[in-house]
Amino acid sequence: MSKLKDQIAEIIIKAVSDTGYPVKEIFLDKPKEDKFGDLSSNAAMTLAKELKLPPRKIAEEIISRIETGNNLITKTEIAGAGFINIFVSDKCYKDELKNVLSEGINYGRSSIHSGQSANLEWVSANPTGPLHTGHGRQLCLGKAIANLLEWTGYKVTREYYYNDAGNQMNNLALSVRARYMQIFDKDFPFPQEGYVGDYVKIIAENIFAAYNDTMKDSADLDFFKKEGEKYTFDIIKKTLISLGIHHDIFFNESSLYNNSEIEQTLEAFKSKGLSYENDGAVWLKMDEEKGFDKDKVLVKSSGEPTYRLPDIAYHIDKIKRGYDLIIDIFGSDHGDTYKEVLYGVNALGYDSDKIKVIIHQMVTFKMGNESVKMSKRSDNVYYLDELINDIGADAMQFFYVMRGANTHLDFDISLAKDKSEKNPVYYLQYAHARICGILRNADEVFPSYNETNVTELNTDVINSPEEMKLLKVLSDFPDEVISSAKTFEPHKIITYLNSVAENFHRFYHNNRVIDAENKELSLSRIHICLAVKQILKNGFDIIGISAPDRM
RNA sequence: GCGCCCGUAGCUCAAUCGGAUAGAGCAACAGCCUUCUAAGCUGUAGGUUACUGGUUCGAUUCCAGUCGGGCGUACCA
Repeated sequence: MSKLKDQIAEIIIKAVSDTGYPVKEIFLDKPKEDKFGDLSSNAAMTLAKELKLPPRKIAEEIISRIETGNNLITKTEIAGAGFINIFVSDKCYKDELKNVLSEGINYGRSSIHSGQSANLEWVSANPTGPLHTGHGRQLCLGKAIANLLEWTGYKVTREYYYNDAGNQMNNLALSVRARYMQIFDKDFPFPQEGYVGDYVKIIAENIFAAYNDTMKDSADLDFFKKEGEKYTFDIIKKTLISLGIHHDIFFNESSLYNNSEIEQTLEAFKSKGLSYENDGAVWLKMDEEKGFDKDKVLVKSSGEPTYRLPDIAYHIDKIKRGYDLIIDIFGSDHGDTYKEVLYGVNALGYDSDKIKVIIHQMVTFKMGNESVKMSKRSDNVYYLDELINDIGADAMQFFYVMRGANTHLDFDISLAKDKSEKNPVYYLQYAHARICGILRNADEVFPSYNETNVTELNTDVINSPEEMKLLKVLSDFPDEVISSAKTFEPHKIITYLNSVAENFHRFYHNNRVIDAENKELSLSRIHICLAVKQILKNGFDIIGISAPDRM
């Protein structure tokens, strides 16, 4: 429908220029209320300020130069403080219905970024344990955002960054070894900061099964690390697969050491005078004017880099790969640190404008009114696999994505689990299932309905208010995808799909679809159903949930 | 203390670039199944958009301050 919008914007621009007033960009809004028409412009109001003329007078001069009564615009009106309201002819929407049907699975895709490439890096959990519900929001957001990018034409590379060498992995190695040793000696000490999850015991038992006691008292931490990594990564990947998440690249931090990019990055800081040594550590000079209160360590006095240095090198690596857009998704606990990384990237002369960091706020879980507490120390962890098992992948995906990322999310597990009308997932899926039911019925009554040539479909019989309203909502889909993709906010798709479902259910209640006595009307309504089904399906694909045929 | 984010109906949240009477779902109340799925529909009620100022034709949106919450503030990631 954006074509229509562009057309009308042009008509207004022409009308404004005919008045002799200065022409500016014209913004067209969709008014919230139907009585204000289909599109609305505040052009007269913005001009009023500059020209010091009453906005309604300007609006009048503009609309007197807009032709109405044609196939495009039926009526124009001035309302309120000086809004120009435009009423679009039903024919436009009926034509758009045919577009939905003929474009099918591609309806809503746009080419605004075609020829461009994007890299989305997310999940990026180190292989120290299974994914848990704390990772969930990022997982589901990233999945939907990657889809959104593809729908606007980007070629998307999905990337997972991990580090199998650092502190965390040593900790895992020590934990695995301790559990292994405890098989022989119950009192063998477990590391203070060790990973207490049961999976560590399973890893130890697997080692015992394969190697018996041959690794007993072994000082080979690397062995335990590798065993731990292998097992953990396997279950992480299994979880990702069960959610339909696929990564094209698993980027190991250690490769940045092997190809000496970390060394080069460090050298670059030194040679530019951006770093200095103190207390045996290498410090990055931070700019107070950019809001940093103190300098940060790049290399610890132990000689090990902090996470900062490889992260900077990694982002430079991604920039060098030539992506047009680079996206990171982090939880709000990384809200400050990514700024340091971007600062470092910039300081070395790389353009960080292409890097877009999406920060999502934390999630709190509750069961009805009771909050669910989680702590890693006590292994009171709610693993993602458990959550999927409890509520299903669809409900999980939906709940994690249904709210804006930048607001705290209250995840009500008992609501997500609820198989009733209370559960918001079902409102959408039910609409889809309901349509499938109607179509099964149509197969019986009008078995040849799907042989209809869409372009020749008789849309003259479509005229009930529910039908027209539904067609209008359907035609918004392409714009919704674009605006959702622009701000990387998949929850907007859910908000939109809700209005599709709402208007479909209303249509269903007031308009009998299958009427054996009236084939022409039935056919047109069946095709409305097909279009709704298509848009629901396309929307579900973006947010990453399934489209059930029956419920 | 300082930095980032948030504060909207009883609850969970929407609200386009600063636009018109701030919208949904749940919960509450009142209706609708001999007709394609009642996981649905219709109606009622529910608001000083945390508070105080400012900017302007117009502020939930922008600015300043206050209060409240989350996350940071490591030679952890």
